[in-house]
Amino acid sequence: MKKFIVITGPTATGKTALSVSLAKRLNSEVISADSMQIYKGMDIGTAKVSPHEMQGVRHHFVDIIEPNEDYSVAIFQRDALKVIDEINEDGRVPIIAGGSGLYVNALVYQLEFSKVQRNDDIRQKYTKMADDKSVEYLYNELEKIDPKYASIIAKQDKRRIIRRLEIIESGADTDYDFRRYNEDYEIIIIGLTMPRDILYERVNKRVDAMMELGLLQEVKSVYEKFGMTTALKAIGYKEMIGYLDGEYDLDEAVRLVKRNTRRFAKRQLTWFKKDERIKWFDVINRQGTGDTLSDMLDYMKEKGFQHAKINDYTSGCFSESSPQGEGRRNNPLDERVSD
RNA sequence: GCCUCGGUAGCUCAGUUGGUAGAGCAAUGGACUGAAAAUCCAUGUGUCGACAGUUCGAUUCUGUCCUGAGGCA
Repeated sequence: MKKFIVITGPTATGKTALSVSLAKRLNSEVISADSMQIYKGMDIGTAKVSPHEMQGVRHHFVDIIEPNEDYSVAIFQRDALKVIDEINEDGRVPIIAGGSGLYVNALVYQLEFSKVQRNDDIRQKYTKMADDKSVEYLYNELEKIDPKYASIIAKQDKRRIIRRLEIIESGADTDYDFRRYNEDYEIIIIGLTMPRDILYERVNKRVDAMMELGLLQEVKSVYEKFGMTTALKAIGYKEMIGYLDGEYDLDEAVRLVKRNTRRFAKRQLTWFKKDERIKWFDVINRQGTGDTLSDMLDYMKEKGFQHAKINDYTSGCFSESSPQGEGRRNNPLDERVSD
């Protein structure tokens, strides 16, 4: 049966490092499920996996488009499933790594996106209508033609109201599919987490580190090259742009980046919390004596994932024949903080 | 040692002529089907420094103590 492994969780919990270690062990590849790391030139602010961090492991869906190009979760879903299948055909198990809830869910759930592509003319029309009149006005319009859908979204949810009107205007089928698990694949989902206060502290420190690495300069050059784009609404970018536009000083911009990243991490937690398939690993308060990687390998074994392709190049590490608990080592990558 | 002003939510503070309290920021819970790091919805979380007194009732008045800042010796 086709299969894949997912490593997800909130930002700054070490998904990147862990996914690379696991990929090396399984002699496999990483499929990034991150809606922002797809953009070229947005490296610092997205905590993008660097070529050095990749350690020779092939990464898909990183640096695939320019910040002014359109992309969507539906495209990601289509393409990522294709890559998963290709790696599976090799007899290997791909590793999905990322914290974009909808992107991850597009793979682990049977999300059937409508066939209607984005249509900027329609979006602009309704956006203008919302600005001229009100979001509530748009909502009322939607309610008249699609009361069922209107009842399940909020009156102020501009994004979804416009999307729905877009679908309706395109004349597509508006049946709302029930969500169900993706059962075409055998899936293991690993969630990385840690106590909230430590997570927030890490987020704050990471933003400071990004500033030292030149986040402002990065934002500036992307902004100057492309102007305001969807990509630049990412956390770390929109706040710096506010500073560049003179809305507030740099300290305030940094404060906002930290706050918004914290809120984002909380939203990610909310997003993943309800999926009962996720096996959570607290990367700070380790339950067992082993490191996260060996515990994950144990868990995979428990779930019946074969380890035929494991690269056992690190002496003393996990192998098929060693009893549990033996041969564990401290993996320095566990301490790394990036996605 | 004396004097003055403070001690109320995680932080900065407001307030109650005595009926157990509210703003900003921060935070918390949730939604999510082709922009998703987006877009939304909901929520005050509190021994009012401690102890005693007056009172039907004290965070509020009185006393003592603890504690912070400043001033005078």
